[in-house]
Amino acid sequence: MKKNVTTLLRDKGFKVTPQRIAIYNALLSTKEHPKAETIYNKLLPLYPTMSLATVYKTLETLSNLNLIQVLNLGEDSFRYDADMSTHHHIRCLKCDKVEDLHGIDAQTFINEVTDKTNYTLQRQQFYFFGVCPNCQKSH
Amino acid sequence: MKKNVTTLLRDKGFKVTPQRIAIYNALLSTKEHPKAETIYNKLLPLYPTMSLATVYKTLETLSNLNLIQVLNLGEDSFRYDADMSTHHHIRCLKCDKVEDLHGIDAQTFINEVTDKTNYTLQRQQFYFFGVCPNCQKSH
DNA sequence: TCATGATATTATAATAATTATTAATTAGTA
DNA sequence: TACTAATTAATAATTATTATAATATCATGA
Repeated sequence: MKKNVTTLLRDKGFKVTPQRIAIYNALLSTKEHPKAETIYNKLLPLYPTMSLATVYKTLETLSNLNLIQVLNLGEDSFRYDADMSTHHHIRCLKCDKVEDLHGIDAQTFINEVTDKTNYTLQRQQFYFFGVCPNCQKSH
Repeated sequence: MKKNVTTLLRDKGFKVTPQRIAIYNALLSTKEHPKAETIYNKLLPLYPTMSLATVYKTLETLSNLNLIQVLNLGEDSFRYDADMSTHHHIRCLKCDKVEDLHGIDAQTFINEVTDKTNYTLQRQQFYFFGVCPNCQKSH
């Protein structure tokens, strides 16, 4: 059974605050892999007193709780994703949008790495770069 | 036949300077995937007048020439690698060192992505995270 | 070989993302 | 409802990276 943020925060001894809920929900409700600043701007109308530092701190907390993942696709800032199901990411080199790649199986690949290293593997991150259909047309 | 940096720079209309050669060689001669600052510090004794901005600019130039690749492993700064052969990277979550993963075939995985997206794929980057043998012992 | 001009480097300032600090606020418990 | 520790907000500080402008240097052709 899946626990919600509220329960998870509380179970770990973290306080449940409107800011935390709002930031997590903002991430849950988008597929855009926003940056901290983007989340901040999106929430600002509803939470006019919220500080950007709170966004950063909350994102760190949520990441530590494995509720969200942090992405770095070679940009100047990090992106965040509340989708914790197994999936990978692709960034368009023209418009810089980041999309999910679902339903692609990397298990064989991962197993090969597990077999060939003496590391205890904890996680992995696969990034693809190319030009999206939209940008292909618009050239 | 493989061209060296000097020829490649000259062919593309870039000037061949001691700084560029030094930075490229520094990268060629290490497996440590250093950051810009690390390269700078390493070269400082031999090139005392060199500026950190030159390191950054040179790394950008070399990257544009496809002579080096830029890595982002979720850290606060980028790492650089002059090994352009097909390989992947693994970072130890304890000591933060980054090692190469050679001889692991991702082609099937990549083909799957090519088939399932409408992107024109240009490149990809696979990062693994775990604990290295050394850090496992030392716990 | 040397002068020329374009490019590169240096030094420094500027920018931008992120983190640290601290006082005020608030969630959760007694 | 009152208390206390955790959290937030406001702001300053830090750090990686980029931009600017003056000087220096590479590479071409006379």
